[in-house]
Amino acid sequence: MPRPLSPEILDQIAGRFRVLAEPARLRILYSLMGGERSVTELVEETGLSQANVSKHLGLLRRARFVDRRKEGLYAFYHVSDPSVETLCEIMCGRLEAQLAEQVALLEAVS
Amino acid sequence: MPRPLSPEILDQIAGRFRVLAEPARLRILYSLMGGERSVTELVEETGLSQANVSKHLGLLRRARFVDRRKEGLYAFYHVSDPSVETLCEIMCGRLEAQLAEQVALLEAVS
DNA sequence: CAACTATATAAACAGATAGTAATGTATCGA
DNA sequence: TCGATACATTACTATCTGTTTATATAGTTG
Repeated sequence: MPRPLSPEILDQIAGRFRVLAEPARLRILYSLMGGERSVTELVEETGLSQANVSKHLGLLRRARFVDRRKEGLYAFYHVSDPSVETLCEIMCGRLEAQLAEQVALLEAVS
Repeated sequence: MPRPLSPEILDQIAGRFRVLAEPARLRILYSLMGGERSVTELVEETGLSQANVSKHLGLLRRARFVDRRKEGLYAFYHVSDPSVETLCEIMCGRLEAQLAEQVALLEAVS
């Protein structure tokens, strides 16, 4: 039973989905799920360029998916939205279910 | 505790998020949450053009979020992925939480 | 202060995609 | 068979955005 959703709300929801709709940002989030990371550490773990990582982090932070703690020269980021992991798990679960479906179909043929 | 996610899996998850990252498609999905709809009905309810709706429905169907039942001249679509509603609710819930946070901050100032 | 490091930002380019207009395809009724 | 209807598809354009390169900012160390 969905509650009434105005076009403005749908725009905002779509915007939040869009932030997660990028492999690079999911890679960053996935690293951050292992705990707090500096930008340099994220660059190493993801293989992305420093400018690129900073830009993605800015987006993720503006969307409130992550937050930042500055310490001297470093900036440490961490996931601030507990729903991120749930969202990814749901998506991943559906992928698995669909894959299993495909396999079942193929086996039914043979 | 996230399970290990390969870059390929992350690409696929991102792709699925991208399908939901569009206000027009969320509008369509939201209509379909009210039950099965023909393309024409969706055009009326969403205010989008027929070509546009058909295109979005094609995408949603390829991503297995919706499925189609053809009956004579008509094509009836319905949500085939129960997780869609959950995903949207989580996103919507976060929006509300953040809005409440903003309000609390503003009140703390005054 | 000067050199160095970590991060952020700006400009520019390339690739992706939403929307439209036009056309195609299939089904129904006269 | 002809016209009309419902839907799908194609070609095209405009817009958006991810990436890179270069530069700016700010903290640290000598």
